[in-house]
Amino acid sequence: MRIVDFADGTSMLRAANLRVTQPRLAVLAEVAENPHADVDQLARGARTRLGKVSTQAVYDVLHSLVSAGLVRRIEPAGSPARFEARVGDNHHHVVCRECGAVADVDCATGSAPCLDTSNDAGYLIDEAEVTYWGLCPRCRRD
Amino acid sequence: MRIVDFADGTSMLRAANLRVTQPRLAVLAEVAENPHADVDQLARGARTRLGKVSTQAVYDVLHSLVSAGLVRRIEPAGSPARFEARVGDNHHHVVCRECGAVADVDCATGSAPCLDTSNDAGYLIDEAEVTYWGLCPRCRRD
DNA sequence: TCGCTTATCTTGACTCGTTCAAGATCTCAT
DNA sequence: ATGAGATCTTGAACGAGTCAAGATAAGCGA
Repeated sequence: MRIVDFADGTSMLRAANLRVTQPRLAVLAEVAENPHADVDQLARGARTRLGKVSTQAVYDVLHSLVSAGLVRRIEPAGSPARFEARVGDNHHHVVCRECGAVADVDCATGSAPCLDTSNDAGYLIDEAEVTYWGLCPRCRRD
Repeated sequence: MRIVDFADGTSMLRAANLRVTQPRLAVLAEVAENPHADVDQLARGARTRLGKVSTQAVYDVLHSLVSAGLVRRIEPAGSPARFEARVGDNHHHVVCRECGAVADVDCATGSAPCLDTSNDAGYLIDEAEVTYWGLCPRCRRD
């Protein structure tokens, strides 16, 4: 499990061969502080840090971070894309059917869950993504 | 495993307490014949059957069919919604990273795969959805 | 079989999340 | 310090899906 070191977004970017810019530092910090936030929330957060950033820049930054492997993108059905800084491990997500809240779930069966399919339809599989659906503690009550 | 009986979409609809209409019969048949098709393909298919159906009707029909449990909706990240008539069993999907092709995968671990999470974050989980990512036989070659 | 009620379908506008494109600006290697 | 090129800004555009109002037709009861 790898946790982002806020204090040093700069070195993370450098290590990934990405130019160090204000938008990138801000978005990186926001993603780390707000797991599973969507673009809108991240953009707002980045704006409170910097005063002003274009929405497009936030999209661009997120693309860079994702393809550099610093950030992971998830997209549960019916929800806009969400981002998290927890990368490199094989954890999954629970999504609330009511409110859309997302939480992390460690995989019970190890690091490559359900990856041995008897019938893989001839596909060369490299990832198994598990999404659990249900009710979050809050919506469960109502 | 339950397979749609085309010849008798009518009785399926009746059994589900849905009015039997031309658009519904057409879409139902299309979904059964084209597993994992998206709205666009289904609408086109329905049109070759009926001559003319509004896109909105296709959306409405699919909503009805899905909430009646006659059709299942899946939505892999980055793809429009897709529909299939295979319902009632717990099978999963492989999605090709290149071309987006989708295939069925029977779950290796039985009917409720990976459903025992050690840490469920307090959620009341009722479904575990597994999506495998990789390359389809075709894209694998290129 | 005929109406009547109401679910369903048509049409057309509109939203949301995201991408595209062109030019301005900033990073950082030299 | 400077130039090349990556990154950001602005503004238009797109695809998937929804909303809303009125027209149509399914299927109930008579």
